[in-house]
Amino acid sequence: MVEQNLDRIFHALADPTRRAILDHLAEGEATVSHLSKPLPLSFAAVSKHLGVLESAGLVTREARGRERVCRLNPAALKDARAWLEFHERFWTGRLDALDALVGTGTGEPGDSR
Amino acid sequence: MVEQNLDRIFHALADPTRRAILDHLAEGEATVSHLSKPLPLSFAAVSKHLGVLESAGLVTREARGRERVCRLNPAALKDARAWLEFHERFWTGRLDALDALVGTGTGEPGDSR
DNA sequence: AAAATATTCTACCAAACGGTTGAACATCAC
DNA sequence: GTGATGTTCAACCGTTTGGTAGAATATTTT
Repeated sequence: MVEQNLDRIFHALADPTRRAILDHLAEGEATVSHLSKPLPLSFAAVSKHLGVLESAGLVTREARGRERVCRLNPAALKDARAWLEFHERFWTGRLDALDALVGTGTGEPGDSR
Repeated sequence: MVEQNLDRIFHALADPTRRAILDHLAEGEATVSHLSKPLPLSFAAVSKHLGVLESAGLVTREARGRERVCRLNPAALKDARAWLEFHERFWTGRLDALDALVGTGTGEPGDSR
């Protein structure tokens, strides 16, 4: 079921700190301590955020010695992007169709939207 | 500031009930009671969900008599879709670049960041 | 006016979230 | 082994979330 995936991905993306972590990670892999350095948060808090990102599939953590190396997983964005793209297109199409109906039908200028 | 917008939009999309409401709404405008009929929720709960969607800009509510007519606002998806699209592309590009570096450069698989 | 309908508002509750702190664990350096 | 470092875990705290139920408000119907 993709639904739960979407739940987790959208939830993970809904936090600015987590988006900042993702942006940081876009410049290359990084350890947890490296990621937490520029953030006004405790170490543990960043680790928690990474847990959320990881369970959404957006980030992978790999042990390397005593460090954990975090990397992006762009594929995980695909589901979310696909959902948005489809719905944006579908909604717009629907509204256009309604507009067309209204336009050719009543021709009332004070119509909605 | 687009950041808070993204917060609200992604948060609104992170709930399956709200996504179901959006899907329902994609087939045309509907009143709150109409939307809540197929859902296993109280009336007030649906109204709350609509509040979340509305404050994210995804839905507009307009009073018509004693009813409230809800409609989609596809434009609100644009920010979120743009964020996702850009990052997916950027991340993939970055990873490709790293792959290229590793491939043509040292060739050492276990090198540090 | 009175009753029914559509919606919101106001508590209220349990669960989840985002954060902190300190203990625990694993690994590296000496 | 001892100690420092990197990370997670567990417990706690205040706030938000998602839900309920019932009162309040506005509108339509009778």
